[in-house]
Amino acid sequence: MEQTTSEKILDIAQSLVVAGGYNGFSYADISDAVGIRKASIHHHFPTKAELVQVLVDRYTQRAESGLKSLREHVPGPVEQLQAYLNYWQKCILDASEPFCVCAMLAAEIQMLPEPVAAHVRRHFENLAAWLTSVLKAGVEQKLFRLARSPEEEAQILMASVHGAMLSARALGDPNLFAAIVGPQIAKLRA
Amino acid sequence: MEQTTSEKILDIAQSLVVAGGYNGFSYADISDAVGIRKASIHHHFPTKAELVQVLVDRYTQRAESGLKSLREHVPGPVEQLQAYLNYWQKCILDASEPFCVCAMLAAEIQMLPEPVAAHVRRHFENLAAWLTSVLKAGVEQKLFRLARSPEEEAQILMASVHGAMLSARALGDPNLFAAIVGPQIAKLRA
DNA sequence: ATTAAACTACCTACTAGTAGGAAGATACAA
DNA sequence: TTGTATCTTCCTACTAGTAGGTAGTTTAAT
Repeated sequence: MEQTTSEKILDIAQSLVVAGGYNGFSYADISDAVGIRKASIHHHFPTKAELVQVLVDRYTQRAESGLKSLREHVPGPVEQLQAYLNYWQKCILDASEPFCVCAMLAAEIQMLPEPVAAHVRRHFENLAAWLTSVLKAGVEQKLFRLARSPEEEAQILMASVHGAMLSARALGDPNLFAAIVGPQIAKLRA
Repeated sequence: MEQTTSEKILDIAQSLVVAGGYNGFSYADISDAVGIRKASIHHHFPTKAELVQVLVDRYTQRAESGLKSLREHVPGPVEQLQAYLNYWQKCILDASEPFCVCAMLAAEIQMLPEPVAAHVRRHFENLAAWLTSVLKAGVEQKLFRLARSPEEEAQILMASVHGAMLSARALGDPNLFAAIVGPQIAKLRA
């Protein structure tokens, strides 16, 4: 076996959350997709809240280590930012992950179990912090010229990314993501 | 009577959709809030799909006439744009409508009944068209200087608005909306 | 012998939706 | 003006199906 049942469950659950949010899927849906009985899923994840909590935790950890390795292995701030956006562009174009799990859950954050909501909030904070640090580095190297503080520009950029995902989804046009986000980074260049 | 039962149902349903999306509420929730039996709601709206369809239709019509009257009654393009953003800023700050109904539904558009999805899509198109026409007028009057075409800048602006709503909600900070969207219009000024 | 992981079978609560009837208002003809 | 038919709105009572979750058992590997 190359993938544990728990991982299969989490993968399926994640794609279901991306498609329809917290209330958009059931244990029965996972059961069908994984090929396991409903009760067996409860063996791995006693409650739905716990399942989604683990799912979001895994997601944020992966995101954080992914962003960290971009900062370490990609040469300059401009390229780091571009690599981040390329990642999403690819995910959206090939429909492998057409929406951010945390963005989806953020929309319904009022209805989420508190621990899940807290994880979602933290992902937004982490992403904003990462963008801020990349922008700061870019300013120091005179690669970016910002109209506002790095913190503000990071918030603007993050909002653009999420908004672009939403527009691409709403209008059924995957290319819209790059069309929206591309010009936004161009505007930051010195 | 100053508000019909149907309108009450639609109002409640709308606030429930804004809070938790299509799958985030039930007829029982509406029943509790309106003070009417579940079956009576089915008298006014036979199915949930029809209810949400009417709800979205009402929403898009109101939005369209609201935007239209902004163009007619507010002096210049800059002020029209600002008035649109002020409207949302107010809705978010006083929590009267902390998220756009169609943005919420767009996130789960894959799971929506087709007629509802079509209405949501059209709202995005209408809003983009309105923003485009405002930007065009602003360029003609030399009030805006755009880096890209009005169509592209309109898409960017719309995405910023939706992304800003999401960030404000995710981070629980209503002021974040204006902090994100404000600088975006400033950048368009000539 | 233990333990993890799967199963069958079930529970309660809730889902959207239906059937049929009661109360009241409106219309209209005798 | 009364009787009656109709329409609207809401009700009680119900259905079939699905939700998340539990109890107890089998299977199989350690």
